[in-house]
Amino acid sequence: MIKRIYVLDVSYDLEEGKPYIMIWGISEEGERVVVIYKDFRPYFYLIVSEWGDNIENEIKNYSEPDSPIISIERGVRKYYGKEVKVIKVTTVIPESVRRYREKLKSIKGVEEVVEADIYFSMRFSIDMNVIPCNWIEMEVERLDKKGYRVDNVYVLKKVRGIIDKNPPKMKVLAFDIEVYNKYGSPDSSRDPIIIIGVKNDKEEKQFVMKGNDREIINSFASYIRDYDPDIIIGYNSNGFDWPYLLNRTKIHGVKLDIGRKVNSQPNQGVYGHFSIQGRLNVDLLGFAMSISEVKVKSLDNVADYLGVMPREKRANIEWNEIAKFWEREEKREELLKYNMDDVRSTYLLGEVFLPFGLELSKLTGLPLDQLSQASVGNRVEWYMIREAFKYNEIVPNKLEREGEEYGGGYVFEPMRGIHEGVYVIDFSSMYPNIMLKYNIGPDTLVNDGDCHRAPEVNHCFRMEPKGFYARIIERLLEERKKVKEMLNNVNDNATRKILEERQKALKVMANAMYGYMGWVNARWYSKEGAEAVTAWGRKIIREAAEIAKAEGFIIVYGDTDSLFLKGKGDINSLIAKIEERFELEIKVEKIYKRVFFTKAKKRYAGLTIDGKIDIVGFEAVRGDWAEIAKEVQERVIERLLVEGSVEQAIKMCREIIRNIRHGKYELNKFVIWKSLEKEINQYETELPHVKAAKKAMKMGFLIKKGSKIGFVILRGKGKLSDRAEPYYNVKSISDLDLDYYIDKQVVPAVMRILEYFGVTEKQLKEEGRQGDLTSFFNI
DNA sequence: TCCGGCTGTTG
DNA sequence: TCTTGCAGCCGGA
Repeated sequence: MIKRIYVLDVSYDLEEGKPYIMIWGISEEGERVVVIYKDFRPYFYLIVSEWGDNIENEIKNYSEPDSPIISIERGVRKYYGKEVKVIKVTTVIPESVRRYREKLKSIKGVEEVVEADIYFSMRFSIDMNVIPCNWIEMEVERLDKKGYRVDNVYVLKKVRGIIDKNPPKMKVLAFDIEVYNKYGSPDSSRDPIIIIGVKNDKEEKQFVMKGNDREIINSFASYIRDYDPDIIIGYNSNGFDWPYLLNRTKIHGVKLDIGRKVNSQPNQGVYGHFSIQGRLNVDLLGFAMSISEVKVKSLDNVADYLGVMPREKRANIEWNEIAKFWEREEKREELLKYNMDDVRSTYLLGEVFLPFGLELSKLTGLPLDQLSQASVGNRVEWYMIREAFKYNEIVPNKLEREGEEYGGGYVFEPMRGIHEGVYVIDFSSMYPNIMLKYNIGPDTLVNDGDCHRAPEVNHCFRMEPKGFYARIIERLLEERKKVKEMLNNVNDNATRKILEERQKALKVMANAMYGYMGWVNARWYSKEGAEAVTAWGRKIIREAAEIAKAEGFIIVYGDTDSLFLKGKGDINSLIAKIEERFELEIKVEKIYKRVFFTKAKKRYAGLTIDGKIDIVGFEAVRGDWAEIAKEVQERVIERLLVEGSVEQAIKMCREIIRNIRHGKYELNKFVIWKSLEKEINQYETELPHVKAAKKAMKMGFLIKKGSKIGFVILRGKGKLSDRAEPYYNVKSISDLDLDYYIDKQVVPAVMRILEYFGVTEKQLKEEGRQGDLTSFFNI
């Protein structure tokens, strides 16, 4: 029979020493199904200088009885665009491929072993065009359901192709666990799980520990089996909840049997994600990581930022107080609400992130559970691997390379002071368009001849035919254009939302191509390519600036692909000239009513004609300054841009400094957040956040590379770093070094702006009278 | 006082 | 574990 299946995930298992593929999905009729395919086998290629019986015989000699080599075929494929002779070697057990790679590489005449590191289920998905988050029409036959928790089990006879259709309604389950942590960081071999909260489209529910946690873990597992979610979402669940749950089940000698395959446990995969057979286990933290506006990516911060759970509406408990709330009868209610608020936040964040995730999964071909955890580089790479298959291009191996530095974008010297009426114009997707226009890539790099020659660095790229990157980028840009056209003609809201997320995914992918090319670990790495892209970028932006000057504009500032212009010229005619000159699209990004620059590059603040205030680069938008300093700087900027009043700004600063001295602000306004970019013992100097981290570790907190350290500076003598203390150790602001906060945080942040108006530090700090100020400004 | 380490930011 | 350019703080010499 013919079935249309929306594919959730593709996995495999072994049966009697042979692999079989499981395609997990939802049918058009809404059944949850698994489609089995037993005839796919792992393979890889040898690139050879010449075909020959001797090589083939030698390959046969290496055949292992447990996983024999079952076929050897000659073929021709492309390697960096050039045709090469290959031998395709097929075996039985996916894990044996790695061993064969090592052995066969030594055969004389074999230049390289390639595509031996493509995961088996991905290999199937690519070769058979069974791509996750797509509807696939297939011919199937029904099988016995034994061993699977699904409505139907089928065996795959034939894949007929992809059907363009909106995703089905999926069952989503959000969960969050709380654990006992009286002794600092929780230890899963000691501290039990005290609460497990869940939420789906029907209900909210909590499992609360009585006695030990064995019972609630079992209840949670059975709840999952009963509700039968397609997608399970958590927040940092791959980093915390799943490993914790699994360790607890191990201790109790029970299984976390929650997959759609009977007797399967969550299993840790390549990117550290936990895969659950037949379901997509998605950790939303992976999507939250791309929100650069939120510095500390905690669930409450992200949920507050995205408006799904405002901070003032939720129960707020510091994580080191959980045990206290648990132990006190009268406080436990509050802890339960805290847990449920986390679960609700997770569920609602799912509504924000999942539609985008589904589109990105559909584009890259990575199942959503892997995608949520995979880095940008890996997402790009899987997309490229898929494209390579279509073009018969061999996927290059991953190589250990030394990173080589190269030059980046051009930054103009800013014109100091306040400017009125400034246009910001910028090239749309400059780097991908340069890559496309000049056909840049490792496969198009040539020594000379008829070619595009990059300025400064002089690398040459052949004109024709189009290289791998150019073809990919062209496809991404064209596809996005198509989606945008569709958006103009579609009224249905559900479809519009899907198309909106799709064009976002296409844009994200196109914009990541240049960074990927310059990434040393990329399979399609090209230092020359990346270097040429930025060199062309520099030339283009500088020439565009010259054109602007000739048209009567003054260059106030510019960075990489943007120019800040003021003057009497005609902006539309300028844009037309630049577009004609470079054949690249340029647009007015925004218009500033007022914009302010210091002498520093990459730092400015502006008031747009829509009344919006932009702050770029300054302390106010950095995560490693105390909130109090950021707040004052932001307000000073606002006063200056909106009211144009330096006096008002100074008055406000004085008042705030006075209030700090009088202890009128909450402790959290003084916390400084910095992350540990290295393991703690790798540091050469004892920086404040490193010292604070060490103190926290001594208290039993789990701190490692990547942790965000929140600390305050205490009053007292000695080095700053000796007085840096984890914020949760400090109870009162009377313990803080308020002079540090005034002299080293608030005043410098404010002076960064005000010194350009002749204000001195002394004037800010002295409790002066209004009269002094006025006279000062009259000078 | 200067330099290098360090972090977070920029397009 | 997608890129480079840049500002500015801190510790240590």
